[in-house]
Amino acid sequence: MATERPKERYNAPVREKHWQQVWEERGIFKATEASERPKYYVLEMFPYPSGRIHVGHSRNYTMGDVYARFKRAKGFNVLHPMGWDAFGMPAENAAMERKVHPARWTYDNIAAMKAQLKSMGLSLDWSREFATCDPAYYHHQQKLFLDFLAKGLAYRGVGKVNWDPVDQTVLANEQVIDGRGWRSGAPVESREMPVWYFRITKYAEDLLKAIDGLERWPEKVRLMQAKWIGRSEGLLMRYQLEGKALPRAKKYKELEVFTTRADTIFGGSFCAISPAHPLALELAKKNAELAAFIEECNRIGTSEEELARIEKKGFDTGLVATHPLIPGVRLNVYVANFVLMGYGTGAIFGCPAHDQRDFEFATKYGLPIIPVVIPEGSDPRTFRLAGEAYDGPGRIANSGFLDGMTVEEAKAAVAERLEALGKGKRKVMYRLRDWGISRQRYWGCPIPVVHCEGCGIVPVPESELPVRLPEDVTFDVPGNPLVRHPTWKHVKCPSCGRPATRETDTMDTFVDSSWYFARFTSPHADRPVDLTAASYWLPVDQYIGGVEHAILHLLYSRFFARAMTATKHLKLKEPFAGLFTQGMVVHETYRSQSGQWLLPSEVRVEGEGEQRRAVEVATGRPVEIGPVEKMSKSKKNVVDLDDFINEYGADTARWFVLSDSPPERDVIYSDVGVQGARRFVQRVWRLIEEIAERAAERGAAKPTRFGPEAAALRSAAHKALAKVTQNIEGLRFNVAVAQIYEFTTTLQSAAAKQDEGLNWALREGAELLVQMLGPMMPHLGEECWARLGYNTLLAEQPWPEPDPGLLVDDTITIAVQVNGKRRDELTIAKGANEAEIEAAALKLAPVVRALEGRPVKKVIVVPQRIVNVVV
RNA sequence: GCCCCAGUGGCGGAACCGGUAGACGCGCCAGACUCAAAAUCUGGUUUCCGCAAGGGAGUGGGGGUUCGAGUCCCUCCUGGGGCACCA
Repeated sequence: MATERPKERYNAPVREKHWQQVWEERGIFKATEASERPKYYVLEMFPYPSGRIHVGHSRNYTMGDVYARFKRAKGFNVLHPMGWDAFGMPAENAAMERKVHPARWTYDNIAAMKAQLKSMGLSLDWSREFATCDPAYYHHQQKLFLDFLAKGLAYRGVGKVNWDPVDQTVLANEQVIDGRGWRSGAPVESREMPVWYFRITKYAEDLLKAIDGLERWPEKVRLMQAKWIGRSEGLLMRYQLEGKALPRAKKYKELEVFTTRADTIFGGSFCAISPAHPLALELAKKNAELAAFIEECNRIGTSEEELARIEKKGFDTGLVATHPLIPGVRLNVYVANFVLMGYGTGAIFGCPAHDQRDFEFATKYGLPIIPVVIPEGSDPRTFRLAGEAYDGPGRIANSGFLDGMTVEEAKAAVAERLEALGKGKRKVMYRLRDWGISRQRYWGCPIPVVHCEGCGIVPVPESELPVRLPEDVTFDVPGNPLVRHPTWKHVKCPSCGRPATRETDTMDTFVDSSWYFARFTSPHADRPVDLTAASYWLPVDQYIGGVEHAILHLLYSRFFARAMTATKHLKLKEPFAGLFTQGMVVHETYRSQSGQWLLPSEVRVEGEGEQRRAVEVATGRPVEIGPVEKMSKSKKNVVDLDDFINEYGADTARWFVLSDSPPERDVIYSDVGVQGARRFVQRVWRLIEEIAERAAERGAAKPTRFGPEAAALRSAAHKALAKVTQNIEGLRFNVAVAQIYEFTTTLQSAAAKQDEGLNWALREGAELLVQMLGPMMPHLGEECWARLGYNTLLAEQPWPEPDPGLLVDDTITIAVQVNGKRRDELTIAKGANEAEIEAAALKLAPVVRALEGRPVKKVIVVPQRIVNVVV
């Protein structure tokens, strides 16, 4: 049955392959430093090769690609690379589950995903591709590690670490979420063990201060980082300790506490130390009761609910602390469950009147509660706390020499006095901890050191780098295969030559991603980065990725920029000048009766609203429709990119993920939305064909005069161009899409008129339309560009400039209000003065009607904007 | 608990610096083409009163500033995100 088609439909899947091949053959996306143009580095957070790309992933790359293509057309020398964040747990999990080597699994995935990315038509420089699991990459990472080690930026320390019992590895603080491992979700245990750290706290102040300069970062991310670094100014002060139980050692003679509220020092009524405080541990050796108390504290988990619920509890050590400023005042010293060892000194003085935790503690143990900060307007003699601590501003009272001061004045006065006495010191504290990078896993970058009984920790000589991962490993038992490998870890000490062992910890995969952006600038260099290339390309001008990396990856990369600068690999402060955090593609989830997640393609949805039902295609059984969530492999609510592209083409996918939702917000995947995008692709193609046929001659002489319709069309085209340009520049892709739609409709209605006089303007409009949508739908763009008679590539065309003369109209339409309510509009010459506008406005019939004969009090005329008649 | 962000038609969302709210898309309704369907095209679509002309209401609720508020201020509600015994 032959169906007559009115016109050849645009066959996207076929044509797209063609254009991808042309781009590749001509190598137009290769970037070099040898260019007269200003550089521009566009980067999307590189993917973990987990298997296949779904439509959810594609949004990030599409946005980056639109921007890269746009900037290229705008005359920049654009670097737009791609690579693979290839080390990590899933590869080992696959090895355990499927008996496939992590390297094999990883490289297979990379091959598949690379093909998928290519089918999206991304303008990537593939010559710079690398995978972080390649020795050619981690070789240089080991070199960086050694340089950091030499500089004291890396060190090995014994510390309490977060141990993930499921993944059998240490986690960084940043990777513990609500007391659970960020990957496994298992409750994290606290363990004491030697691990490797990067000294990120060295840059705490700088990392915080420099946030101010990150003007093209989302405010939200800057705030999150600042909070994470968590700076607080306070005072370290020392109390003398006394008591029968006091251990003999000199270090226990004094108790050092940290406070940010030195102004409340006279309100102190007890001291408390953490159950993990060295003094507490020492005392516990001779005090079984205390030991039991400490053990009880340790048993309490770290999950948020537990923390919120637990009661403030203390154990009186029998020791007393003498007040450094007030002779005769002696404070009992408790071990208290709410004092954290990880912050400050692990010891506090408690001021119940002005700290809620101390208040609860004092109430429970009957300790004095002495208000020393009195809110402005209250009388110190009669002021009573309202059943809770007061932490607001006020004047100091009951505090000797501090009386009458403000909180800030008192803080300064106490600090000064204690510093003069040598019993205190102003101190800035940070919440930020050093970054623990040791992972007890196989599939990561080996830490290039050797442990020697005689020499201690010995760096592997550079000439012996890279320290390669052994390939013959098994995953049949839990734990780190490197530890049980028969030969790999046994080496000679590089220093003394005697038998020694290799470090079997590997680096956190966040190390790999902390400098890949720099490696892209010189991916084949024989050192971590070529300083000339890096200095040319860095910083990344526009970085695009998910907001879930707001802290971890982005903070670590900022640290690396500093550490690599300190070790002379870079000259850079901030790695990412502009950051954009894009929203996800979300899709509803489906679950079969047996509780299995189902792919959208396995489900048929019928009906609408309340009647909406889903059934499993294969069995016809009903399916439960679950909440709309981020597309993820685990819940199977994904649409495979290959399937999508084979059906609709890459441009439809690209257009869809850019449409409707603002880029920073999530977009809901829907078949109807996709249909809309698909329809638009065809509509543009039909329109361009029609115009191309009609105004066949390209480069026909521009008429000296245009009729009113042609002039209006040209004005609309140039206005659309100006707006689309601005909105792409500002990453407001959804708005740019809307404006392209709008102009397409305008162009289409003009084309419908059989008016020869429009031909030149139609052709101009068609060309501009094609250029405007080129960054978003590059294949369709090329196809149309060719159809319009060009044998050049659209991807190599400069971005068109709107004609400024066509952006302003001779007449303008402004609203006319009466008492702020719109009554009519007025079209008037652009140059009309206020008096003319006022006069014209007052003559309008709806205005006269609304005035109801009342006298006009005032007329506000904002030229080119509005007229408001006030009665 | 604290700190951010958001709340606009049936839906996704637009609206520069306070100046015609609802661009654009989806959906829906009507029409054209068709034997019919699909595709495509045209028109309509915040809501209420009205045949219409026209008018009233309207950007989560309440209050305020202003000639004028989706936009600024106060307050409350709802949703999302971040942090959380940080001394």
